[in-house]
Amino acid sequence: MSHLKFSDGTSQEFSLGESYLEILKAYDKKLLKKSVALKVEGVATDLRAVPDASTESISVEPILLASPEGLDIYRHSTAHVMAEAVTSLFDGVKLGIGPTIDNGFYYDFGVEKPFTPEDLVKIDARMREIIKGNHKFEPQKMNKAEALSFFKEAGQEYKEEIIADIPDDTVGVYTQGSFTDLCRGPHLPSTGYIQAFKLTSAAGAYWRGDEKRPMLQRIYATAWGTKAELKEHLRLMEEALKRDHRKIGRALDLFSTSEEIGAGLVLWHPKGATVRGIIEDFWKSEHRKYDYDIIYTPHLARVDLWKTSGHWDFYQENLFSPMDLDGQEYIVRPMNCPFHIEIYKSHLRSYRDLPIRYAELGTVYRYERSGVLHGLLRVRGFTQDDAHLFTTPDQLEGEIGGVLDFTLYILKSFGFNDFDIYLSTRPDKYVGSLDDWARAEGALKGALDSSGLDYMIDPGEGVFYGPKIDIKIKDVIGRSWQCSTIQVDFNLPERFDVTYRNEEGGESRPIMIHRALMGSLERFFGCLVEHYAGAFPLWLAPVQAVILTVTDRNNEYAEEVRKKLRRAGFRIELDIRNEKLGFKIREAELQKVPYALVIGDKETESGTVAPRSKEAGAMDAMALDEFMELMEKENIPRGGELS
RNA sequence: GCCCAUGUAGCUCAGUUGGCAGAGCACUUCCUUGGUAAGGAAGAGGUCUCCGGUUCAAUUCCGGACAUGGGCUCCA
Repeated sequence: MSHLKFSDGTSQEFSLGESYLEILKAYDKKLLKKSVALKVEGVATDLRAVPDASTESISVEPILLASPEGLDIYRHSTAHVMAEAVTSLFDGVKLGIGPTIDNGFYYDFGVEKPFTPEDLVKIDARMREIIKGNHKFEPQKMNKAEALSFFKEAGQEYKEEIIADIPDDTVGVYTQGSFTDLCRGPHLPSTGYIQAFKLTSAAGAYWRGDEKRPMLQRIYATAWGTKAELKEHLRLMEEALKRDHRKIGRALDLFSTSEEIGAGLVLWHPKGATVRGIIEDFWKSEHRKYDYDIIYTPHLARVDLWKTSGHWDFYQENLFSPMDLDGQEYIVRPMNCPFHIEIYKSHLRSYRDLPIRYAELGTVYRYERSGVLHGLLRVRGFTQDDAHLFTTPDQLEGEIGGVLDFTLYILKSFGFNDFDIYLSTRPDKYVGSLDDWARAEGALKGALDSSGLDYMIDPGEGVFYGPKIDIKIKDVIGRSWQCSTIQVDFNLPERFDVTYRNEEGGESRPIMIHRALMGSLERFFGCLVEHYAGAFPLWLAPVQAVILTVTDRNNEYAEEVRKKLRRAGFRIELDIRNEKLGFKIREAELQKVPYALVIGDKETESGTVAPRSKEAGAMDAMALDEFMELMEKENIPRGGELS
């Protein structure tokens, strides 16, 4: 007799031909109910599979729906149901791929016509029928030749292509009802396991992500173990929608774009500009504290600069077209680096001068393809919080470490405390020697290792001139935003013949570090808006307090209060409109102003203010000085000093 | 750039099976002087994104452009 051994030490006997499903039913029905598949000797396996009865003891561990892996299997099975529904509703459907993604899954289909919203409704209904039918997912192995001819006969050319790329001799195939799909599995035992799903959208997607290949129609969907979880997920999606910086940007009058001006070019309205100004001031003062030199350089330069730098060759399609000036071609700049290099080169530099750190809020222009523009997150003109560090080889790793610390300090000041850090290594298309690449990657890795931070390696994702560290910030609702980047560059110093005089009196080549902490001010601002849902902390709020009068008898005193607060440097508005207090409060609340100061007869007589905090609601009346002290205390970045 | 959808008042959105267009909010004026999330009344406001075509007639149908949105691709 053979038996299954569970991780808690218990075991269950079974006889020849019994499937795991049947064995588990005898072992623990409740456990079976929560399981979607199981791990057999560490390998994810279908519950429908039959264990090898010639082995005496098999160690197994159920994969619970509640686990990430279990949910993944569950969603993947739902994708198969979707594929079946689509195949049964439309003629000549060619199946692409149907993977799971964060919070859901998609499936790509080659169909005659794109799906309409009505199609999605039909597909949804058919899926529910299939689930109701509780069809078994039957796993099966095919040898490759067999599989190839099977899918060829079915007219599934994309599947053929996938099979041809699989290195193994056999491939997995799953059948539910009359629908068969290529899949490594595992899957749910049957379609009836699926409790809650929703088709979310349809969009075109290139086969294998290659724009030269056919465009397939992708349906996005999500699936959850219970209806309650699905509902909660949809609620979160709506929450994210409410935080949309484009929506909030309009509602709070922060910025706009205009068709008259051109796509991807941002107009910063007074309130948005106020926040941006505060960010810039903070950025400048911190850079001075941490030994950067702040510089300014032109927005326009001769195109030769970009030919020398290599950007002309690598990014020509993303540069704005040259303009002819006095027989010379100029372009608006896509990068700031050559300018910083020219400043470096304006003197003969000694090793004693290094490291040199030049920082600039440098506005750049890049021609982004029309389909990629998105609010403030992807625009055609934006300001990088750029810096270039020129170091000796000995200083490189230490400087990278310093930049890393500085980056995290700045990000934390803005209320971001969760990060994902990636080290991106050499891409296929690159310049420079393999030796330099190895040194650069080594320096980045060394700095990361000694920082003690967790990071992941992103192979092949580096820039053409060097490897980089990317830091993605996580906002309050867990979304990731790519902002900071630190890049090592041996290439530009070479191309621009940048040198310094070394200790022996000879010439050496410095190494450059490019870095941006916030990335672009536009993107970072968009990200801040969504992070705070428009309710900026006091130090960033465009209006820190709004004074609300109860009747026009209070106007004079209110004006006095406003003046005092303004003179103390606070950003204050005064609302003396002929409206009721409730109306004014509602407005202050919707505008997300941190404090409303109510001033009625009582306050006017006693010379006080009655604050109302956006977070905590109405407070007791207090002397103006007391309120100013309270504001003063709260009016600081949240980061804390760097050592 | 590619696929799909959308474009009506400052904003959010109705509407017209082709016959000179509507609501709420905001705005202006008047009444109301009201103590912690919308007081009342009146008024003004639109070349229905733009350019062509079909038609007696186009905001509506057709074509194109532009913009926006969801994706794909891309992001130095």
